[in-house]
Amino acid sequence: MTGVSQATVSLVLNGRADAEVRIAPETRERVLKAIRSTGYVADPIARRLASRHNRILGVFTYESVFPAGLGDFYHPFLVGIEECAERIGCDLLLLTSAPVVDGRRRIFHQDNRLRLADGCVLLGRSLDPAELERLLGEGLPFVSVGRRDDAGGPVPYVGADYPGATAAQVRKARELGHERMVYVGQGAGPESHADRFKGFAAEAADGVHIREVDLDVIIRTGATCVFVEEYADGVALVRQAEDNGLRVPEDLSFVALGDPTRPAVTDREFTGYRIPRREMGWQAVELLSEILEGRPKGTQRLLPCEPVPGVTLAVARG
Amino acid sequence: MTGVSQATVSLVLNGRADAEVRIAPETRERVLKAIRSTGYVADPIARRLASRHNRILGVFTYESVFPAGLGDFYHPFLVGIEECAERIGCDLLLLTSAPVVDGRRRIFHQDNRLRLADGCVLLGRSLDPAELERLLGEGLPFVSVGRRDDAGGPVPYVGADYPGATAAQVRKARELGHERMVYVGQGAGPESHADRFKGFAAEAADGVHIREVDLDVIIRTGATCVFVEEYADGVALVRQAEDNGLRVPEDLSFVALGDPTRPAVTDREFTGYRIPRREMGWQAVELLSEILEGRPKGTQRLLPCEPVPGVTLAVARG
DNA sequence: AGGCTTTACTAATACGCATTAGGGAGCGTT
DNA sequence: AACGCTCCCTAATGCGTATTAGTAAAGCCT
Repeated sequence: MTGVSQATVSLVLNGRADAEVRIAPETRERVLKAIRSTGYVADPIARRLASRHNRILGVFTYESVFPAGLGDFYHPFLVGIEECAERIGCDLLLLTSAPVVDGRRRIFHQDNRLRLADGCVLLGRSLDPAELERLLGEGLPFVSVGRRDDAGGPVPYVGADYPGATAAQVRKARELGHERMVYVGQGAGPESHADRFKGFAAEAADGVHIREVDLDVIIRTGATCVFVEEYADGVALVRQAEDNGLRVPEDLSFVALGDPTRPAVTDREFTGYRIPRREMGWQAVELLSEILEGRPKGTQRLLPCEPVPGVTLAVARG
Repeated sequence: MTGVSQATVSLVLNGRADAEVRIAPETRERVLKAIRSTGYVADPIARRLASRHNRILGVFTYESVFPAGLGDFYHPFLVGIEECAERIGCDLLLLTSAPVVDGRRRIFHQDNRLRLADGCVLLGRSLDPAELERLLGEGLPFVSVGRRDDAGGPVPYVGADYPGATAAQVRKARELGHERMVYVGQGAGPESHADRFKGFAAEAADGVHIREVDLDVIIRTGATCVFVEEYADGVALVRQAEDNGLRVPEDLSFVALGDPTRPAVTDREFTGYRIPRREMGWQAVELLSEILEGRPKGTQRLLPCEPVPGVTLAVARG
């Protein structure tokens, strides 16, 4: 149309006006006009093949992205991810095609399309260390939402400061006179669980750790304050306690360590803290973007959790 | 590693064993072993560049995909979309980078990446006819979630049968003795609004159409049953009515034509119908997939809405 | 006029795969 | 021995872009 070469169009299209390359303003205008009139858009595939990046960020979740049974626990993360992606002009590729093997999705499989994206964001309670290690090994840029242990090297992440937030709750309970405290939950396995327990153990040296969600066991410890790893477990325990004639929080206090990951029906707001999910999603994308541009300001970030006063923690009974 | 050519690897990788091409079983095994041991995966970008499809479906929404203010109206659509995509082994590309111009996102812009996907699903209350026309013109495979008017040609869609569902509600009201009925809402603009009104007008020939959400105007018509286009408007009107001493539904009945698109706080379930959002999302992807394979079974589908009995429609007052 | 520099562009190539025409090797047949 | 045929496999090419070496043209200087 304009009598110039494909190379020239490419140069104009990408606004290359470096010292190395120059295009006469008149030519540039002519090409731009043709581009505008035809609505020509460079093929993103070919562009990526040639230049190694395409402003697409992969989003890999170990569960469904749009969860049904998870009570939308992941939703706020995705809101943050989308907002930041939109802000920096990136599209999101949801890796929904990853097949489920042994009850969990696999990043690496026969036909994975991870490499289609410039980098990717990983979401899920627990990420397979072997897959993380391979990601690191292949040098594929990625950021985990949620802290992860090293996997043959430091894993870039944006996590929540569970230890700090949990410890703060323990301190608060102690200030209210609680002396005997119980941690109910795994306290291990996924980093988010381990971190909660770490915070608890650090602040409540004599605290008790119970793995089963069992009111009798809890009561037998003589504890006056219960820290539940899972919100939903707290809801169940409170119901049990009240069925047994205990008043909450007068007789027994409860602290929920984070937001519900399973749907939990209750009209009572638990004392505890809120995970900055949206912010985590946002910053994960931001960090990924920095990594892609080669100058990340620290590849591991912990964000503070916002305390929730709630109504399930009171002065310890005399 | 195996001493064979790149072409052979490609053939083995893609399981090409047609009559045209043959690979000795022994060679095939050798290559497969190398593939397995290295975890080699074909570059999806190059693959797409060469073969013209990559099992990626674009998802374009005129609003944010993960909505904040929309009360999650779109969420169920996305659940369906994701489920079907996962089922057929496709990844989803969320076109979040589309810039907002004049208050709405634009499909076509400087750097759009639509063509990266094999096809795409369009979501939003109203799609720009000009953009639809261009999509049709460029022959880019797509499916709209929600019925759309022709735009220089028939638009492939999976929509909700608003006319049928609305007409059914009108009939139900008439059976309960209602004679004077009012439709509150635009009744025009987006197809979903026009279709609701179409169903209303078809069944209630003498029905009144009011555009403002104004209780006084409604009462002045002498109507005993109000059909609200927007759930949230219904909620507001019911509150007003009760503040004015009217009982709902004894004195005034309400029917909500579909689910809330704006957040609406009420403990009362409105009589009306439910939009099969998840199913629409699912079938949109299914239809898109059929189109891509070249044998769609009809490119325009209307799905029935499920009636909701609710508590806001009663026998007309004597 | 000849040589040097700057300007403005193009030819050629790489990116990693899928595709296909075609070729070499081995074997049977005449 | 010459020919034909079947099997396997490879060389070559194209996909649409970004990049870079290189070149023609024009201008400048001596």
